[in-house]
Amino acid sequence: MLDVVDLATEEDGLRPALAPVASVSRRQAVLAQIRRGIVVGALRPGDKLTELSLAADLQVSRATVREALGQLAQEGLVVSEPYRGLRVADLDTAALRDLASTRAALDDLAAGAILDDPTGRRLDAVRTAWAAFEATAFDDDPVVRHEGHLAFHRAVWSAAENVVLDQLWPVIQAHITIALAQDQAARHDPERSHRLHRDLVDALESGDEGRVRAAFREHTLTSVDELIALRSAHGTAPETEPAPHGRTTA
Amino acid sequence: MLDVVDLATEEDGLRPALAPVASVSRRQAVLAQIRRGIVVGALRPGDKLTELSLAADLQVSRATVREALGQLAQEGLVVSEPYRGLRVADLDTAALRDLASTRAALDDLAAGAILDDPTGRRLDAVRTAWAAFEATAFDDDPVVRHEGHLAFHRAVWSAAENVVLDQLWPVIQAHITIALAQDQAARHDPERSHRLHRDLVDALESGDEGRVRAAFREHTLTSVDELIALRSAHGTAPETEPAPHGRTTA
DNA sequence: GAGCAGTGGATTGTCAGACAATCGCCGTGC
DNA sequence: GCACGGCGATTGTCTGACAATCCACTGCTC
Repeated sequence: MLDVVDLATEEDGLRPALAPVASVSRRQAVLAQIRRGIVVGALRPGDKLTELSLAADLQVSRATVREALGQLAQEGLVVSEPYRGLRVADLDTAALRDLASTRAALDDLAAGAILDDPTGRRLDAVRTAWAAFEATAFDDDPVVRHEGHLAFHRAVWSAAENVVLDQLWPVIQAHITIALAQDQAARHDPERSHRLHRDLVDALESGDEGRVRAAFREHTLTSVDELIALRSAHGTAPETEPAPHGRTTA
Repeated sequence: MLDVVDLATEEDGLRPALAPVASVSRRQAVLAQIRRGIVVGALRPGDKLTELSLAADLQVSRATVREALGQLAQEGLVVSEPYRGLRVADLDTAALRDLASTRAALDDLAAGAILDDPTGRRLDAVRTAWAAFEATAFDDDPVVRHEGHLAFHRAVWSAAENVVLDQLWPVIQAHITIALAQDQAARHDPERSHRLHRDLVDALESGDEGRVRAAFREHTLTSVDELIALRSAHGTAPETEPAPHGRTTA
């Protein structure tokens, strides 16, 4: 199911000055592996994940796997049906639209905060993020591109210096991951992705609030519209919510 | 530290027709106890939570406590400093403002979705939630009032029928809980709370989008402003972020 | 007296193995 | 044909143990 390679990969968004060394904890390595499996398509929406087999595949104890799965369930990357098992989450068309509108609202908030900053520090953070994005945008590894993409959007939220926004990010990230993974094979156009995101940065640089708002809104909404179109053409569109999104949470 | 009473309390937002029976899982009971401890002030921001002592107090195994704490950390109700321990989260003034602006953005989104519904089903859900709120608004137990309050706002988001919004709620709920718990003793004015929330429902009933937007925005922003004023007068305002909000997450 | 390595206690991180609880399924008997 | 009870699979929880890490303290050196 999952390859047991490099269980020590790092997925930190930062760029340490000297040594990335290794993953701090085993749990994070498990998280990275499962996420990677979803991104590369080894784990498809609806696939069942059992603690025991994952523990065997990844060579860690069941407790560790269990903690990782709990975290992923809370993010929404997997859904847990109590006593029945966990499955990789799926998003129907309505959920994709929900994701888009929610992202739009929060991107607006973040962009507004970035423009509101008189010191320019927040805009600087965006510039740094953009540089990082450019470094990965044309990488051969789709996982690297995906993580670079997510890191950019996360950095934009982080640049807003809104602690609540930071805390909401993992949930949004999980949903973006699922949405993109489904059609990951179909649409990998690095040039286009690069241009789309540069538009965002350019808009922020211009300082024109209307333009920024429009740019983010279009970025999010059009990409989701394309995803919906793609999958309905592709014929693999779940029309209704496949699982009622049962949460372990409460 | 925590009383070991009624470990089987239920915190479900619904009103089952016949039998609430008992908490489904031990973990949820632990979650409820810790949350309750924070709401009633037995656990104050900055208090250290150790797995071992919690396990002893609550008479469950360390593994169960650990899972609950992990979930609370992801919600942001407690912050985890790796290998050092967990503490009840604290919010400085800036974080309170962040919470307000983020809530405002998402409340806007939810309200818009509710108004957009031609069938009236979503508005009906709000009416139901309002009825439930009224049933708890004047309860003697501050925990019941708190949970009723949260349940109402959650129900408004839920009424929007946006699955992403639903998934974001736990994080927001945790932050609201911390914000309110700090001054829970100072401001319990059920009449006022009842009036403030009825204004929201009335605005939604009117169907006037501008009015709804204004009502929600004012509801959130003014209550946070009051909290900030209260605590700065109270003299217990953490001016800067006390802990850098370290996440276990990734 | 100040700086610094060494040491130990406290706490989390991870492991292994076990048992109970719950679910879906399937065969049995009527 | 269908209620019913057992059965396998999987999660939920427990126990006890050990490793890893951080912090504070100690004692040594200069």
